[in-house]
Amino acid sequence: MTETRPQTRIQKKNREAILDAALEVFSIEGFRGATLDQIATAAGLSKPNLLYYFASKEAIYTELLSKLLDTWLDPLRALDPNGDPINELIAYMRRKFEMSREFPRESRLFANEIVQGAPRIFDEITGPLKALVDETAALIQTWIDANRLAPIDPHHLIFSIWATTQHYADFDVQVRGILIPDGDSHLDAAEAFLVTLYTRTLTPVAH
Amino acid sequence: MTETRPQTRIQKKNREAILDAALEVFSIEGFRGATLDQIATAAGLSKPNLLYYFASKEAIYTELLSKLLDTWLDPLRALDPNGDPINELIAYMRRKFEMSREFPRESRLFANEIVQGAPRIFDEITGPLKALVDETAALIQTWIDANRLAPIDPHHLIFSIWATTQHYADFDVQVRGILIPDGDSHLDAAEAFLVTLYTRTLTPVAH
DNA sequence: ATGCGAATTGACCAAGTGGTCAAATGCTTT
DNA sequence: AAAGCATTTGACCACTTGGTCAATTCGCAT
Repeated sequence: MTETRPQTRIQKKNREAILDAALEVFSIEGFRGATLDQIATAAGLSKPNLLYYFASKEAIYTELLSKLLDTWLDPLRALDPNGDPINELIAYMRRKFEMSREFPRESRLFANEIVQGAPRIFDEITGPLKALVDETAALIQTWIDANRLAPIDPHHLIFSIWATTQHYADFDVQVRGILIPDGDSHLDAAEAFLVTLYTRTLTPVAH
Repeated sequence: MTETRPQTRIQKKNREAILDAALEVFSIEGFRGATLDQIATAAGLSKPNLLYYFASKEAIYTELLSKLLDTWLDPLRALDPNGDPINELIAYMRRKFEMSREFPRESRLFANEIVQGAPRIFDEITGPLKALVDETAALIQTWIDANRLAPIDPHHLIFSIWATTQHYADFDVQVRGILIPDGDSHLDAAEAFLVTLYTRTLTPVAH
């Protein structure tokens, strides 16, 4: 199904440059707001040359999205059913936070897509994403039933981890506009806050 | 500075219809993605007629944004310094959640604007919004200092309340794609989850 | 009913957009 | 060095888009 032809060195380099430039532009402008000229310029190519490597604007976008979704789910897959529940969930939150920190453009690309109704990724949400989330929620529920976590709704717990961590990528401008931080120092405080938030929420009380 | 001419009945009706239609379209498509034709059609007017009431696409958008920001900050302003700290913060969270529930289009409009770098609202963020947030954070800190709240970073607490509540409006498609809820029933569960989350986080422990 | 400003619109325009294509240039292999 | 494929691009096209404008229609006060 994929390219049978082996990619040349130039092809590899240019396709990578295009995808990186497209990520930059799409993550800020959204699909409709981005233009091929912007992407081509950012990639250091002419527009027809860009279209020599990708069939259409849509093709670039969907390739970006599908490549990203997989990476995005990795932290969830890394949950260890045999680990300590609180450690595992805090570690998951940390990994998500780390991704928002390392890959804010990717986070914003998804945010744009979802806010605008997920027209090109809805099937992935109701399919693999839902399956993985449901599975993880079930695991969390077993931990709760075993009194190893304070009782809480597992699905909404997962949503809240997404919301709080991605906030620092997606709403970066707002956060910086309010905190006026020096560099990225505020992100360390944010992570400490989130560790406290979830530790207090998840730690069961003896009774 | 505002219109000196008294608005006619027709003007009032049409301006309202336009702003409502524009909210619908902008909140889904973002500024660049929305077209005047879409807005005009949604408002039941022709494009030239729409431009008879507003000078430009930009004018519609900025009027929407500035009107909305004020409403958006009301819940924060309603915090009572003399109330019970935990009750006040939970009540604030509930009001924010209520707004996400009642006005998801408004929430998504802001989300679009912020994710895309807040090009047309940045001054409002570093100005009035920052001032109000800083003031509220200081109030929360006094509550913490008085041992009436468990110690926590006030700014990041506010951010987390924004993130978790707005998530249900901004990422509605994703939430529904995973939960496949019957109507809006899941939002009651979400609110209960959030009450638990913040009660556990904010309740001070005796020691 | 009629006059007059308010409201509406069809036709139009310039700029921007995604995409095409034939021709030119570059790179490798023999 | 020459063939042959990969790469690049200037010119172009059809369509969309924000916005204009003159002409028309509407609604209301007299």
